[in-house]
Amino acid sequence: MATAKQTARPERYNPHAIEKKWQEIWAATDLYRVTDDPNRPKWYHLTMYPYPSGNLHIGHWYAMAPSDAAARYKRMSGYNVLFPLGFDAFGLPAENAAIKHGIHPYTWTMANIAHMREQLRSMGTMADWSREVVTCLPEYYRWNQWFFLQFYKKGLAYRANAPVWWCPQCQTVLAFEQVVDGRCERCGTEVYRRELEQWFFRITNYAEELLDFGGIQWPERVKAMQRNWIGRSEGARVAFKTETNRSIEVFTTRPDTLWGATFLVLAPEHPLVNELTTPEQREQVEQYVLQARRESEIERTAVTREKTGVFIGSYAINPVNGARVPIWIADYVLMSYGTGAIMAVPAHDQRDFAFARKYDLPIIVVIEPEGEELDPATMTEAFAGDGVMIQSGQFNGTPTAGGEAVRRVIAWLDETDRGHGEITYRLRDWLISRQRYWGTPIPIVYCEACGIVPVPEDQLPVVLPENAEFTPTGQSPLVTDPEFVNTTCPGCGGPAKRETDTMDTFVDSSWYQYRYLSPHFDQGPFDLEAAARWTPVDQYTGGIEHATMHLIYSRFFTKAIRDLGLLDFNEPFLRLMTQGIILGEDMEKMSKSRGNVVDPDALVAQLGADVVRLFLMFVAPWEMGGPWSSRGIAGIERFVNRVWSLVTETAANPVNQPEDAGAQRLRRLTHRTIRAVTEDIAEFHFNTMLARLMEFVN
RNA sequence: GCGGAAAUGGCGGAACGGCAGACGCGACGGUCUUAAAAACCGUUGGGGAGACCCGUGCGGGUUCGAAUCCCGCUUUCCGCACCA
Repeated sequence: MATAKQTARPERYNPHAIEKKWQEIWAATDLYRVTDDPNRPKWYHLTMYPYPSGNLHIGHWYAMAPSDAAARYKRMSGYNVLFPLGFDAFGLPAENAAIKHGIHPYTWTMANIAHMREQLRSMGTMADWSREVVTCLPEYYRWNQWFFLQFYKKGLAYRANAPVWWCPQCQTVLAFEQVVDGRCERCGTEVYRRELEQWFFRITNYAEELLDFGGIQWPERVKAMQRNWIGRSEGARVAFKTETNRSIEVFTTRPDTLWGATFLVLAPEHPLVNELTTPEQREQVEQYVLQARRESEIERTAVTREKTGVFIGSYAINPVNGARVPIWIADYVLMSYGTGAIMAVPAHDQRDFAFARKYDLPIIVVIEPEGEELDPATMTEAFAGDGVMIQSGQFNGTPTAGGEAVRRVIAWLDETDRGHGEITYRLRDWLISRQRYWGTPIPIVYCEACGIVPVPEDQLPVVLPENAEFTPTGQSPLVTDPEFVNTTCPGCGGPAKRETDTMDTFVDSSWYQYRYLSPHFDQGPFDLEAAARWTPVDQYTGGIEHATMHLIYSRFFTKAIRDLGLLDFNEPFLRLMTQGIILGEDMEKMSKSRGNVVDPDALVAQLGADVVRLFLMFVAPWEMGGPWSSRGIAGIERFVNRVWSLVTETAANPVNQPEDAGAQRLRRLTHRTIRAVTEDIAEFHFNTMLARLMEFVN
């Protein structure tokens, strides 16, 4: 604080007066209103919009303040920069708050948004609030419904009875991506499979295209995670006929080992299991199936677990050599991958080898390594390396290196109609149905006469009714509102019932970047002209935790919207930067229970937003994240004070001297600093950028 | 197991083929003060009185020169995983 003695000197840095003054001026002059300007190049910097939980935490600041700084830099170097903010306003926490406190989700959400908007203002962002998007408003979610209808028309949205992941705590189904280690991504409860009729988006249609990252600059690790997630496997589909003339399809990546297939293994849930089980094996098989069903997915998929299985009594014929092979079931074969059945080649696959040894099944070597002879009787592990095909009819002698054998065998399978080349993906279709209240109603009507009827576009939005029972019952809360449920069929006018499931909130965030361009546009999801001017997004910033959900769904949506003819590019986000996580001072993840949470509001009240922002840029390499340091922020405070006194004192006592050697050195350093800072900020190396500036001030 | 990232002072981290440790924190010494805090100035990888010597997870290699490039390990973090 300034004392009486110091009044002759320039005033000390007072962040509160300065920030208040300028934030008021920015608001009054509408400084950050973005308009089209053909004279300047455009730059669309999008930062992931927050969920309105009620409070901005330090992680929000860490994500947004440096993003804001990067966007500002672009603006100050001549670009017409769009940096919008909004709120991801649908979702489970609002429903939980409603149940807990008796507040309507809408009231709770909108109050949180009002508070967080003010917190974001206190951060001093250059956000253009006139473009704010709030996804729980009908003017927004109407277009989720519109997209759903377009996808439905194109066969990209479909309803299917499928085994789905069910969270007993949240009383809802989850998307494949939302199950982490067999547990609900949100509440951590163990989930299980259940058969339900649900809505899906056919994201697998785009699996191949989603593997192509051409033309976008994304971090290697995000691309790797997505590749991994999509999980492409090249191989062949081959049909094994049973002795009762049923066909069991298997997928294999090693068709060149077909001659070594000595048994088949089906998933316990495989539809043919019941029919193919012989009377003498029935009791054992049924017991095993029951046991597998009781076990959680975690137990079933544990790597260390010993393989178990049961012979079901039937045999199939190996289509390449006519060999009679027994059919088994085992819980390590998953119904959800491939065809739910495998051919087992114990000589050349370690899992099959272990299984064969345990149950004393035959092992036939069909790939011989160079200069070595494998003896099935004495082998201790499967041979998975390259070699030459043997005991494989006309393919004997074919080398396996470079995929040669695989290609030739696939060609032959195709010719002789025994099978065909196939590519399998780990990626599943996106399950979008949720048995929840606080989401976008799915615009479908069920009519006894006409069946599934999409709501006509001119009847959108299907508005979420205000009165519904939120308490989870396992059914959608919307079921409890007869006024909503009972309707008339748009086709025949007869009585009909509305779909009561709502959409996954990831639908909202899959296209919000387009809505910012014309947030109140009512002729379509977005103004095509505005989209043509601003999109795709030049720079996207956000958390790495969205690598396999939001960032895949968004890419899918953009490709699907392109195929509707609304966009003419393939990728929504050209350049992606992901920030790390700010940990507590104890190097642990911040959590209330650990008591290591840093409250940004308190810091801003004490030090001002600029000091907090600068420190978050300095504390760690932005992409890495790191531990918070309550001591370290004092260094930034000193730095800002030094800059302030340097500038104000120089202004108070200007010196006009001819350029001496010192001034020349300073000039040189100034230019070196400008150059270094320019390079650093372009790469989001904010910590070294600040180090440069400190050096310069020193 | 597969894929990705990483390992550098007391701490967070710079440098990414050319003086290792920028910048910040902390620590120590000093100026100011009756005193303290703040602020400011200086010192701060280890060893040695010193010229010097040793130092970037471990082991090799390439190079006039390696924290940086190559090969082989170890450990940590992240994602995926009985994926057929």
